[in-house]
Amino acid sequence: MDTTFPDLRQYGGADAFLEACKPRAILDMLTGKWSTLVMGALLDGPRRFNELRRMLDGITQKMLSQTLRALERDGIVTRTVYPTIPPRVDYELTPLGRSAGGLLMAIADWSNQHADDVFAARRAYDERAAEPVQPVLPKIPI
Amino acid sequence: MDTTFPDLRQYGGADAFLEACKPRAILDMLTGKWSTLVMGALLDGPRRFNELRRMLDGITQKMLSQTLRALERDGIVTRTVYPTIPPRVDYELTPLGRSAGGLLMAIADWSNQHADDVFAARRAYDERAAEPVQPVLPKIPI
DNA sequence: CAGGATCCCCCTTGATACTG
DNA sequence: CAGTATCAAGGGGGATCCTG
Repeated sequence: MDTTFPDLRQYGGADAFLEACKPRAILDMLTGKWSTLVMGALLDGPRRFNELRRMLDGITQKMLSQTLRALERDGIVTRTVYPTIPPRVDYELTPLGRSAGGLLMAIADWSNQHADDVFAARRAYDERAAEPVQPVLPKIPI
Repeated sequence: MDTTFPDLRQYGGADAFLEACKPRAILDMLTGKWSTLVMGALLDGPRRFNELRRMLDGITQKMLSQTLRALERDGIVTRTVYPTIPPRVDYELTPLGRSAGGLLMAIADWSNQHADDVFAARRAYDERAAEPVQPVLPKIPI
């Protein structure tokens, strides 16, 4: 095995990402279609509900409030209600949320470095799949 | 805004994770229920199909072959067919795949450091939700 | 303004059976 | 051994309507 890359086995290999384990839960937390976008929208500071809705063009109220509730539950954002009329609610990243932003940064970093490779591999694979079927090799008896 | 954490805005904030953008595609690639497990199972070297199936207890043939095909398409694993009888197929991580393993490592790292905070926040939130409803504050006219 | 409640659809996952 | 094909189920996500 080449040693160009760090030995990941210290993290437990496949076991490190079993459904019941923590990295899986974290991955699921970041995985929602909108979670990353909401966190990204909060990087500059607190935002109000409809402010977020405008920033995340295309999100529905349901998904926005659902995503915000999940992030609040996970300690990623705080929800501050001002008992004014009309009501005002601010959402803001917690320190933990900003730390999670660092994780997103790592993903974006990796993506900047390797996404093109992935897409190139994808194109190559799809082209190969479009080619005519290769003739069957003569069977070699054991 | 505190500067304890790196400024993520250089990555484009929410825009950096829009559906059409690359980090989103990479996240989706890692996100599949079995992708991380398969990659983890391949860290030690090449594996055969049924070998992986045994390692990933609970995975169905369908999901395993589906996951492997997706990873092959993305250039994460290679598929090597030996035209013997019975047939033998080896799957192995590519350099790109091992690099992606580094990304998983970053996630596992963050998880080791912060997952407990997330779970604690989650418990606290759920307990608050179980409490009796707070009395409604008297409305303060504008 | 900030959501809650509903209905619905599609896509992923799973179970089962069959094949080269 | 290494898959593919088919069918059934469940949940995430979206559209819409309603409320304090």
